[in-house]
Amino acid sequence: MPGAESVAEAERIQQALRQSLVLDDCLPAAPTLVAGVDVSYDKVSPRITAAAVVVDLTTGVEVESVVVPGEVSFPYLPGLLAFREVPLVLAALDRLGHRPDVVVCDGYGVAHPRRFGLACHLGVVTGLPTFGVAKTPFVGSFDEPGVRRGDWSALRDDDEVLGRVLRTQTGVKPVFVSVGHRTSLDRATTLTLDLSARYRLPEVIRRADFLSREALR
DNA sequence: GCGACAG
DNA sequence: ATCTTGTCGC
Repeated sequence: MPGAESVAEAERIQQALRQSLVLDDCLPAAPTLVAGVDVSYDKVSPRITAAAVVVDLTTGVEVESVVVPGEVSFPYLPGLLAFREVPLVLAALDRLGHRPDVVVCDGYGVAHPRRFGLACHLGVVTGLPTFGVAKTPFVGSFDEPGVRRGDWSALRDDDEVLGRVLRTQTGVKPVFVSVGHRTSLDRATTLTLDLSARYRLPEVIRRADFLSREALR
């Protein structure tokens, strides 16, 4: 699948892919393999790296990880992040020996200007259930959630619920959870908490971040 | 029209 | 994303 060559083309592709988005929950009752993906960028060159980490939720043990090198092929434009990161993330997922039950993305799903963020894009393109966990606000408004781990408030745009502002650690800044593809907001919330027993961000995202970053040098 | 704007 | 030390608190 070739990448978009212009903003107009990217937006056209985005709208087309959005037609295939599935919002029903298709996760197994007890998902076993959870993958986390992330991309790192070099400061002074077009070099980038994508990492994918798979963890067995029943044991909490990492079962596999891969890092793939590449180059930037699309500029960073809010609302079009997927066109910059998905190509290399796909390459990483392809090199995985396991087929994860769900993929956690570093960014947003439907909490997006056109309701089709990175997590939705990756989900539709791979067919895998996905959801996003972002570190900073993007679209929508929200009330500050309670200070305890597990407390959350709705991320919304008028009457539309776009996701949840979730406190994964007591007294720590919350994260923004939104659905990607074939995953419900409740499952995404539960999984995010399960994967964040110790830190603010899901373990798989942290590991993917570390691996992609170190591979850059 | 003018800013804001995931990573 | 990336640039970056010390510092406050458990």
